[in-house]
Amino acid sequence: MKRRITPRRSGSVTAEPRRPAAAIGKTTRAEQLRRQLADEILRRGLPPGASLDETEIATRFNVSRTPVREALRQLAASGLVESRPHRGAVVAQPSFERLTGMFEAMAELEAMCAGFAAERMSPLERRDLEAIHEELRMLSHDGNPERFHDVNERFHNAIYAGSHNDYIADLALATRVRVQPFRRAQFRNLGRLATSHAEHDRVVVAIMRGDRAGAALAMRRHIELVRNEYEIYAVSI
Amino acid sequence: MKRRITPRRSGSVTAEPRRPAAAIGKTTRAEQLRRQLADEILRRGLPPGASLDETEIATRFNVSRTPVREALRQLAASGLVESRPHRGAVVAQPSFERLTGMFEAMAELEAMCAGFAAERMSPLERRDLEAIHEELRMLSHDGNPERFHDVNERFHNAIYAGSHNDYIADLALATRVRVQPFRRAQFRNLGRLATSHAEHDRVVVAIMRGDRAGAALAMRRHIELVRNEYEIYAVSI
DNA sequence: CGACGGCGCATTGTATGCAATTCGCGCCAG
DNA sequence: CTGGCGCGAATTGCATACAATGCGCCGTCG
Repeated sequence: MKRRITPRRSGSVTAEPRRPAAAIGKTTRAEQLRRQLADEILRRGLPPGASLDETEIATRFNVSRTPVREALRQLAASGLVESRPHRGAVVAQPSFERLTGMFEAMAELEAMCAGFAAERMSPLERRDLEAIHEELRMLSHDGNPERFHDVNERFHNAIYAGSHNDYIADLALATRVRVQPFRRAQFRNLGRLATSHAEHDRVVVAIMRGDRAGAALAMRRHIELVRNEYEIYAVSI
Repeated sequence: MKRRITPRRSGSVTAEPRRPAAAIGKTTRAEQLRRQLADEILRRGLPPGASLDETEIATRFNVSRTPVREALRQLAASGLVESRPHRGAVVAQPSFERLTGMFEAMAELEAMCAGFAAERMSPLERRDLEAIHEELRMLSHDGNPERFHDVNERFHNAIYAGSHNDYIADLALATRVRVQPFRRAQFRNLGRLATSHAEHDRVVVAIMRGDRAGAALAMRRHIELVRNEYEIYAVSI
């Protein structure tokens, strides 16, 4: 298979000086590829099980196989991709049991963060959390699922940060990312938006009270409800 | 710097046919390197902060830079190594705050595993756990720190497995590995061995009773005591 | 005497060619 | 007709050459 269209190396007096826009990627090609591929996986442009041919990807992005390989290896290490020696890489497709385990882990990790946040959040952080929560309340009325989803992520991220434990926050975020391809778009209907907000409310109230156990419990229940939604989805595949 | 001593590629009628012993590594070179480097880091042959020069490592292991780079990237993804673009890689040297966070996370993750194990372990798994526990009891009397350390790892691994949640088990194990370079050899004195066994005993009793909260609590306390030992060590650096 | 800028060196990032392994496919034997 | 075996094509793994970036050193200027 031909490797590329424009020979970019020597000469190359094309309109494309060397890199299309030097400002686009301020890091290495491998890093850009990693982000791009991760993004496509999370947006389900690359569904679970899709094969990731090194040469094909290299051609598609107009780079050599080397940075593609690095990107794939890093994605494999982060769990979004599964790779077996000499047999190529595919978008990760965990078994049902493992996916269930990941949701359970997410529930526990988020509960852990919420519990720590209840004890450790600064007054400023608490105000910020309440602000995000209020924003979600309004969005749940307006019924803008797209924006709700974004602000919902900010809500959970604020709680991760409030745990004042970056390592646990990293674990929680990584787990959230890994299950992302398997969560269906949940915020289609206003009902789910309102329900989600009500669940959040219990979490926020507990955090504001400094009630560690209550915050953890409320968050665990919230995530477990999310998981239930997922199971319906999984069955309907 | 010269890349290698024997040009291995063409000709190479040396005593070393191609790979020293084909049976040694049944996987790729990058994977072998990853294991070898991880092992050296965990055994503190490569202490935190040590720089990992690609060319130097390639020369040392008599391979090209390509698999070295892959190994380093994977180690970076697993957290044992920190790497910045164009600036090389070093053995990870987390800040004191982050290390504290990692210990806290380990306590919570192990407690989580112990709690699930109390509810989910099969009768066979329980018997195996008790057997390991008994082995540790004898070793704590004999006072063989080396073997005690190995069996201690088997003890904790048995509890990870007993959680019946591979994902959480992976997180717990990964965290344990990442703090490994910062734990001092704790089992020098018999006192610590006996204390550790006593703490384990509470965990085992709770698990046998199916007491989830009790098992989690006992394990959390056990790990926190380990952490205290660490803090003394950290200060004494 | 100190600070700033340019230049050379060392090191990492990328491209490309070759080697090795895997898997499909056809062929032959039972 | 079926099952096993060997061969070839395709794909990944590794080596090497080249490019680009960051860093330190030195000289010059304020």
